[in-house]
Amino acid sequence: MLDINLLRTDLENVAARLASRKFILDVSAFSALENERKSLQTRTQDLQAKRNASSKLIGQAKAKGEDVSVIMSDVAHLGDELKAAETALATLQDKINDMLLSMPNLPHESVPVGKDETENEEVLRWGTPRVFDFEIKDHVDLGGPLGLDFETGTKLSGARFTALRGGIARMHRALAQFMLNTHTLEHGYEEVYTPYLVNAASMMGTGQLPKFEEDLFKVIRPDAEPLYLIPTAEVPVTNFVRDSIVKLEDLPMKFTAHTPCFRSEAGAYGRDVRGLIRQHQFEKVELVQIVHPDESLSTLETLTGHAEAILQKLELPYRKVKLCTGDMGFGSQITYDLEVWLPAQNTYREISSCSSMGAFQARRMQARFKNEQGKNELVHTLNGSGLAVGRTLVAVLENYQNSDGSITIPAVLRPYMGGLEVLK
RNA sequence: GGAGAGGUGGCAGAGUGGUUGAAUGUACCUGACUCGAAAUCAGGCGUACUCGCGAGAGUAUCGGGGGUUCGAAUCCCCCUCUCUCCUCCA
Repeated sequence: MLDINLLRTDLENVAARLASRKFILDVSAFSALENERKSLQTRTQDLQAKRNASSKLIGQAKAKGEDVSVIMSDVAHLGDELKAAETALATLQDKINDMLLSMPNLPHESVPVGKDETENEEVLRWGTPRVFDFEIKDHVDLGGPLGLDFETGTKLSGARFTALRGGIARMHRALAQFMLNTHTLEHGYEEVYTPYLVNAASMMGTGQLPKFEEDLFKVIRPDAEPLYLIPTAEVPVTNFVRDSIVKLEDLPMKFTAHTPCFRSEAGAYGRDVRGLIRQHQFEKVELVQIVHPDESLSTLETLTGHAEAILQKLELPYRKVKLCTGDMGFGSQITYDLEVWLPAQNTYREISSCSSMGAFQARRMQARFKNEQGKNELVHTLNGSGLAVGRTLVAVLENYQNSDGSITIPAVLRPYMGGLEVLK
């Protein structure tokens, strides 16, 4: 969430910057609440001060064995007034807090202003899309004979669920292992294993709640607080540092995790209904870094590079896109999307999204570090997919297909598949 | 699942209703002493927020929430986490 002090001191400017990402901040409503809060808080604190002083006097008088009935009656009427003021103040502060929690992050000044994905900025293209001398198939047609089983997935769970069998299941696993090994062994990330069900506080910390509950799968329990299935490992991994103060020398913290991700995809009806592109459940290898505020911009470049390395090793053509203000995610300050070439769609499709969240999540999580002056300061958080495993599988199938419907296994993947060279 | 014990400042650890934001130790910072250091002595040392140009003043905070009271770290209720024992289990 945003720094409330920034809103207090520079409200108009904040509103203007939020407008660039299609969030309309009700400036007058916010100022009205703030003004009300100010006077109410002052009054409440005055009453509390009065009560504390009187209570102290009572204590002193009692110690000396004096009569306290006069002071007692003096302070008695204060009680109701104080209670009312405290309740009103708490309600008001909740209101302001709710408003704050539903505001997206401010885009960094380097982010291009734009309304939607058509105004994103292409940063680079890597690799050359392969030219096929036969009629190509998409991953659904290619995958079917190899064990990509949509019917069974649907039978077990419903639309947007998929089962994998045989060689393709193995390749799916190989991809995840390859990614994880690359990030831990070559890029210096610590591998973490996390719960896949998290509480509301964690979802609040990374920004999925309170605003996007409909995108989540929620597990209701009769005698306990509900839990939520993680939509990305970003949630549990980033929350490692929630409510904690880490040491300066422990920064940066670099975590990678391979987890399933669960998304209800509310509001995506009719989009990408065919194939593996948009599922309720998919696997992803995630990169998360907790860094010193001075390092977040440069870290975004290196972290994105770590995700790119996977595509490069797999020799999959891709492009890197800097999202414009109108297309960025809720908590992001700057986002690069990596889009892989899908020959059957004749286009680049998102396979990774790497973002710097600045202090946005850290403030929600109260994740801090002791800075050089020994003061507690909010950390900065970053995350990126490195990569979405299902979509990588799609890309491999389509880009490595042969005329007979078999798939040449990318060289870097073969050690993970017992040396196998072709999937058929 | 059952029984018990316990969560206090960076750490350790007092404190069971009244000048307690919290003894003491330790760590840390500043100063004195010293050529310098150690030791010693003196002072300081959490966080968030409010008001104020400022000096400063005030409020909240002893796992979290609620309650009793003029007053709660201390009493009551709920939750949560940790530890020990039993049970169960992969």
